[in-house]
Amino acid sequence: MPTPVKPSRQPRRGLGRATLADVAAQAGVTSITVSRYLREPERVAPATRAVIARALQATGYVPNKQAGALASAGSGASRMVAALIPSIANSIFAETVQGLADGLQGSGCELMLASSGYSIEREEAQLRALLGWFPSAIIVTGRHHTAASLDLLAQAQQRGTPVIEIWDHHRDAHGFTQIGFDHAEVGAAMAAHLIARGYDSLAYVDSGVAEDFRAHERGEGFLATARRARVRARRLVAPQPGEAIEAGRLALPLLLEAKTGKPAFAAAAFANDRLACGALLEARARRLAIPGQLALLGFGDFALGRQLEPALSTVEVPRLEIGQAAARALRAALEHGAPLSDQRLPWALIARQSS
Amino acid sequence: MPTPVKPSRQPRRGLGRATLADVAAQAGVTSITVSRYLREPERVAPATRAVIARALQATGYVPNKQAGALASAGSGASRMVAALIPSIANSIFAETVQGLADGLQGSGCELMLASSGYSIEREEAQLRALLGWFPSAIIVTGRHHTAASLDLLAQAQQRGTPVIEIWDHHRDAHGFTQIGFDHAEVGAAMAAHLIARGYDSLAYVDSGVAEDFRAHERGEGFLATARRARVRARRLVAPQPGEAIEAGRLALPLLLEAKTGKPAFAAAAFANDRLACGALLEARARRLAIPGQLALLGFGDFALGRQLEPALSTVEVPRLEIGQAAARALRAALEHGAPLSDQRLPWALIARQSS
DNA sequence: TTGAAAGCGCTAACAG
DNA sequence: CTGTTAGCGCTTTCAA
Repeated sequence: MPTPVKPSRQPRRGLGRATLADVAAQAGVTSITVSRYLREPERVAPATRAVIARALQATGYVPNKQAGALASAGSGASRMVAALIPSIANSIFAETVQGLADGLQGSGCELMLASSGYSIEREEAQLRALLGWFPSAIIVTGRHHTAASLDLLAQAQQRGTPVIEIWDHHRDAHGFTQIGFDHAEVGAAMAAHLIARGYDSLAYVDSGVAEDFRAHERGEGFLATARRARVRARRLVAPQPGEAIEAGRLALPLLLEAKTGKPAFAAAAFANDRLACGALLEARARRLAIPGQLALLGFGDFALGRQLEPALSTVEVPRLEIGQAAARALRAALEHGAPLSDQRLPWALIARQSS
Repeated sequence: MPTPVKPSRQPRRGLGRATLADVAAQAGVTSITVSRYLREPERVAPATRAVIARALQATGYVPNKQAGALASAGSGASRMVAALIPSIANSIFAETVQGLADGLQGSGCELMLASSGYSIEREEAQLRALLGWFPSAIIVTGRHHTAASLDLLAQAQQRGTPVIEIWDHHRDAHGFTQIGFDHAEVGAAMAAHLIARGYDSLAYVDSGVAEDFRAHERGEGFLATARRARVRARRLVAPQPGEAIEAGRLALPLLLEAKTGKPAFAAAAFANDRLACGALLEARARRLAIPGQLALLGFGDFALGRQLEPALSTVEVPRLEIGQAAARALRAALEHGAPLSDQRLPWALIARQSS
């Protein structure tokens, strides 16, 4: 007689938290009924509902989401949104993350965040790690990624996981949804602005961060426009690393003639406002007339630039909106299966006093 | 004859991703061996290792972490760190999150982030949601939480989940590890500084954010110290909501006599640098002498304050360090079972020109 | 309206 | 050094 296995091994329950089965036992039903109550209460008889509600209270039940996600791996998913951004401390991305977090609030989705430090290699590693959680959606910054990352993202998308690239919007995309704007276009507008004001020799002071691709693209747009208008223009690179305002201070000498200390350009555009502010402060310290001797133009519209004297001309960008729009699009996709579509968000060149 | 169940139901595989079993089949071993290879390679024969490595490559296997976490719920945990902060866009917390994310980098832990908008009610809801993921550790901001949140945190800690309160360090704690500093003490130092400089009537301009508890505590420390020194001091509240620099501008009139427009106080301390900067800018616009007619003191050491003229006196706080220290402590606890202990981090009053 | 059975993908325990 | 077995806590499918 083949006696069944002896149930001898020691059980390995989770950390003492109430499970569905515990609640069910307390309520005198089976676990599936409690599960149903939690997800579609209308399908449970009112009387049963009341009993379950009480048992839920009594046990202090907290659903185990790993188990839930695992069990419904086929249909739904984890309800986790993975977001990969270059830097959290950079206020530009911090606001985007804020918009994303706020927009996801109440959707039942959690936000998993990773910060790559502007390294696409690190981004790849983080992407691999986050993919292990089966995120319901993936948000990456920009359209520059390692080949392997692109593969992973494409696979995820093929399996139905929404993939959104934020902060960029460009023809040459990889087939992912883009929510952002065209940086080359912004760069072009920056050059056009300075040219229209009559500045006849320009510099673009690029970020010293090697993988700040969007800053580089703005630079390319800037230089292309200057070239087309037959205006002299050069690309310079701010020193790195270090605090960006300080980097801007140190970048100013690049714009001056070594011997005389006089500006070698009529106007300079910067990869971001922090650099521009640093340069502006240093220029003031050296008693250069801004914009008389040297006009300055930033990017990002940081609080600091508005308060300096002269106030910094800059480009206002939809930092918060990018996050909000991504959250909105994801919710529509996750909740109603709405298709994702590219969104080109508006930006604006704000001419203040420095140009 | 009791024929076993007919295996008729349709299977419900996950989303077409390779599983351990797939890799194992390809390598000609069983899944447990692959699992072992992934976690403790030394325990697998070198020859087998090679085969598995190849199979891993070929299949593009990505481990399913929900399944992993579920299976080892008893012992380890999810390797997810839940962090609850008041605001991501606030640069002070953004840097803390950056320190946390960087510090967790390479630990195999993911960061789940939630931003409560300075509401302990919302924090509670978010805490409940995050707890469903069985986080390996929980980080909350400050020591003020709803009663229910405190319950949940205490339960988690009892089950062995590290709970850290960041940004605060206070006797009256709830038994969780604290990494931060004493805000009343900072407030006291702010008052002492102004008193030492000879200012004989003081104001503390508190944040208009009702649940910015730490700002309120600094205010209490400030007022207590003034009282003890028998110096006149009042608490005022900056208008809300809105952008903080703007709020600071609007707060300035509170410090002036309505009729004459002259300062009603000799010196004012602010809940944060943004408020202080706004007030400073507005004071300059009104041609008040700073610090001659009115001395100003901020908190947080934001980039802006350093650049204004006069440069803002302020309190430098360990924004980044708090996150780094929390990450370090968690890694030590998670990896080597090191006990968590409170950390009182240093801050410094920086007297610049505005006081 | 409720339940039984099976299984998501992985790992712990216990052999061999 | 490798495999077998059982089960983490939940949801799906099917049956009553």
